[in-house]
Amino acid sequence: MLIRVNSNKTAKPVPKLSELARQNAVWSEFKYPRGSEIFGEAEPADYVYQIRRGAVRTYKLLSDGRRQIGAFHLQGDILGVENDEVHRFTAEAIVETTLWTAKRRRLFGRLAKGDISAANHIRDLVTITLEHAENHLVLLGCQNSLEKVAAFLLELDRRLEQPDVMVLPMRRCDIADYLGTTLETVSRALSSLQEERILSLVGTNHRGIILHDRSRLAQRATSA
Amino acid sequence: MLIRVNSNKTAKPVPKLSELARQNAVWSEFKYPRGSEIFGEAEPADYVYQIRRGAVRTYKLLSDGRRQIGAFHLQGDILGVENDEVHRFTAEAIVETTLWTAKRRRLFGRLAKGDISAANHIRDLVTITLEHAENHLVLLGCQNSLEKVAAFLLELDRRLEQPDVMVLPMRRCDIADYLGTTLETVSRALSSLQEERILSLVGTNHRGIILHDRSRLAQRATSA
DNA sequence: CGACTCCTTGACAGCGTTCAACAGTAGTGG
DNA sequence: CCACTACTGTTGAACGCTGTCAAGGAGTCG
Repeated sequence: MLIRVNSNKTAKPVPKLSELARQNAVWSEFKYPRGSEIFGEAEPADYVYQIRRGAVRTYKLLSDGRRQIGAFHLQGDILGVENDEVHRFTAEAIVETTLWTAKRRRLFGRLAKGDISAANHIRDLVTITLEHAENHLVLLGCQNSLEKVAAFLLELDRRLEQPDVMVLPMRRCDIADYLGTTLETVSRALSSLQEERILSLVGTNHRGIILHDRSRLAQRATSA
Repeated sequence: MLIRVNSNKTAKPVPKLSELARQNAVWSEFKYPRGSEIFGEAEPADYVYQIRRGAVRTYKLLSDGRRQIGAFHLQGDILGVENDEVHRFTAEAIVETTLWTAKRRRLFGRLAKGDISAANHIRDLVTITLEHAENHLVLLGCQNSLEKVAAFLLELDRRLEQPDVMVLPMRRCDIADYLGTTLETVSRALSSLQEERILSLVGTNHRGIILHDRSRLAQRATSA
């Protein structure tokens, strides 16, 4: 039995625009095909981006191909707000993605002019990124594979806010590189959680996930 | 053969005071004994600290005792600069540590008054913390145990700037919780590197480390 | 001297990786 | 319409890295 899942057609309109987006009306829209690079690590950070539709992964690569995904960015998220002049991650569209872009200088120019509220707002954005990275450290350093997958699902459940079926935009491989494990281990953990009736995998490539018991899933996410 | 290592007596005077420290003359000095808590996770962030002497670990704890050390803070480092009202980590003195403290409100009050340079400086501090955390993610998610230990040694070598003997203030257990592994694995990796003549372990508890070949150590730190 | 802390080392088990085979789906072109 | 290919995910089996448990050594301190 397969339940057909439409990818994102029923998603709600782009959530609350951030302060940053509101303050600057001059955003241009661009469309990135699946797998295309939005910006590269160590490239000049000339633009700031907001996701209108789609999903983005940001990652660092080691010379031998190992990859650590630092974050997934979903509809409404801002990315590319670097304090430095260059990006510290590579950003790629996971699925076909529509972005709004704005000149970074236009934002940071306001700082030079002494716009304190813009400065505070950018600091807040950096802080949110930092908090996420700090929690990610605990995940990578302290959790076993089942806990990692459970925590990942809870994070995405919270962020996607789709009550019925959560549709993952990313592949197992992306999840694995986010969690510091392998795609096989992710697949096994998901099968195991399905075995326990905590969730159901549905749709093409099992990208759809129905959470039956969030509280039991939360138990799996810490101190298994 | 044992070489006696004096712990920190020959350390250079506290390095370049940060902008933050210079701007605010009203710092009070406090001494924390080994193992004592400086501030706790989720406690109000009322003070900002600079390390005059000693070393500090900042970490998060899981309910079952698992610990992830986010960073080690050495002489001259600033810590406790939170954007939020509370600390997101617990901070403990690794050895007897002397700190200078300043009221956080005194710093952040300047932001409220529109002090753009103070705002920028705090944003820079947060950004540095973020960069460290991002590199830490790669370490935890992509590296094997030998690479982790090698990378850790290189980081401390760079920060301690003691050309001859690097004296670790922390225990093997602390290193393990920083690297997401166990103290036994850390010990084995160090022994292995000593076996390869890349370094020598010296002094009480083998806290002293002489790096014989930094370039070979650097090779071990990536793509082993 | 004895208790304690910290580190090292060995033996062993287990979790997770690696390698491989297979299944389901989408896309393409004859 | 169907064959063929490409892509993604699942599952099994074997291996190996690392965690766990245990013992012992070295140094410190009262």
